Amino acid sequence: MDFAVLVDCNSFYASCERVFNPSLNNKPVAVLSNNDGCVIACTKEAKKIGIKMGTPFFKCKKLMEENNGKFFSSNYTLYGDLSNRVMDVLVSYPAEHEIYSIDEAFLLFNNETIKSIFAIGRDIRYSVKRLTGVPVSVGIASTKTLAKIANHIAKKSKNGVYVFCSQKQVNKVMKITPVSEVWGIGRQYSKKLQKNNIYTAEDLCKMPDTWIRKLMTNRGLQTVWELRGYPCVPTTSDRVEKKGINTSRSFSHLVTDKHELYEALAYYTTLNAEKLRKQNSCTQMVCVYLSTNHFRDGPQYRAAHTISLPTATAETPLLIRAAYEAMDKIFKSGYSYKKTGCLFLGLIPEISNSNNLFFKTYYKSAEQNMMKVMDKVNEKYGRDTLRYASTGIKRSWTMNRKLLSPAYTTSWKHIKNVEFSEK
DNA sequence: TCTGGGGTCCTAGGACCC
DNA sequence: TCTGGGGTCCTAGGACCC
Repeated sequence: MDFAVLVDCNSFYASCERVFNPSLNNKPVAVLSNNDGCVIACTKEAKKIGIKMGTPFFKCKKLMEENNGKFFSSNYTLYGDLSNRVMDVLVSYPAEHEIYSIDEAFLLFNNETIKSIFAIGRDIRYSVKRLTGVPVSVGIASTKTLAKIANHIAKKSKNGVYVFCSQKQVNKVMKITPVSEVWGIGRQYSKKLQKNNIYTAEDLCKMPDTWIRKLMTNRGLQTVWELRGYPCVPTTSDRVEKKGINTSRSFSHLVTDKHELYEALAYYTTLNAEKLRKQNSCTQMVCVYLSTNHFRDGPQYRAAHTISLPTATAETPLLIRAAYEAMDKIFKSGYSYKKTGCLFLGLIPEISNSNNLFFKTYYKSAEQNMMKVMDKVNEKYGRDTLRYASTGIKRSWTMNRKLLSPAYTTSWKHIKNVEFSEK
């Protein structure tokens, strides 16, 4: 039989914090979003005391303190590195691999028996934990959507592995799975379905295809077919290049000064351009947006503007200039701004951009070599070793990360000290 | 005081073409 | 009274995911 195996790290960000800090084991741990805004990951101990995903930090700070738990700012350097290690273990298995997100991956196995696939699931769980320190759960079924459901069950089970062994077993689970818990069915669709008296995965499967397609488009129909046991969600791991590249951050405080705003924008554009060059693309459009804080009373304003470039490029200075031009179109003084961002659209491969007679091609330019040097230096010696003056020196707008843990695995300065004492 | 960020896919409808 | 039909391309907006 063929099987879809979903490996999902347990409360990944929080587990990463535990890997190098075992004193956190069995205690509530939660990780916060940028600017220490709200909870984006929490361990089961944290859930137990009533901490929920998405809750603002200031609303649950006290609860955590009372229960001897700990919060962390998000440390993407650490999580990214541990994610790579987990994925390295997973791709060593003889299967088709699809790395789906920072903390989960599908492995597709052919010609296995229930017994052999169960053994593989247990081995995966054991190996990942031993080699990386990260706990994972494994859900196994005939389709990815069912594997997701299996994974939910595995998360709650003792040995962390769950296999759908028979159609009878699938039916039993579908009866008690709320439709809102099905992968691919979010809040809006759940509401619509409930209005039509569809509450469980089983209810949904019984509906006719035409009706499902009308309500939830072809994607929704795909989901239902997967629930019925026919694999039809395609593998996406061969898609490497992104279609759009975006960088935006909320500020640590409200920004009214035009100079500060432009400085932040230049910085986000620089980060965007680095991502662009990393995938060997050029961009044809630069879109800039900004907004005030919609959680607050007071005058609100949000706007966006897109500039089409005369020739596609990946040169940071040109992109900063375009971003400024876009910002000039939308900036209004008198407002307190919370956020700005920069989005590149219409990405094309670097090499194909050589057919414009009127401009020097990006591909051959000396500027490109300079970009390469900058990227290399910054990669080796750390971000911002070489930087543009327009991105600011003091950067008073940068986000708050007051509870940041060390970058244990990627910086010599932060490496963990272990002391032995003789007894 | 304090409420994240970065993606994907699909569809309807308008503009335009012959 | 009567006003074609069949395409393509683009964009905005809505849904989803982690």
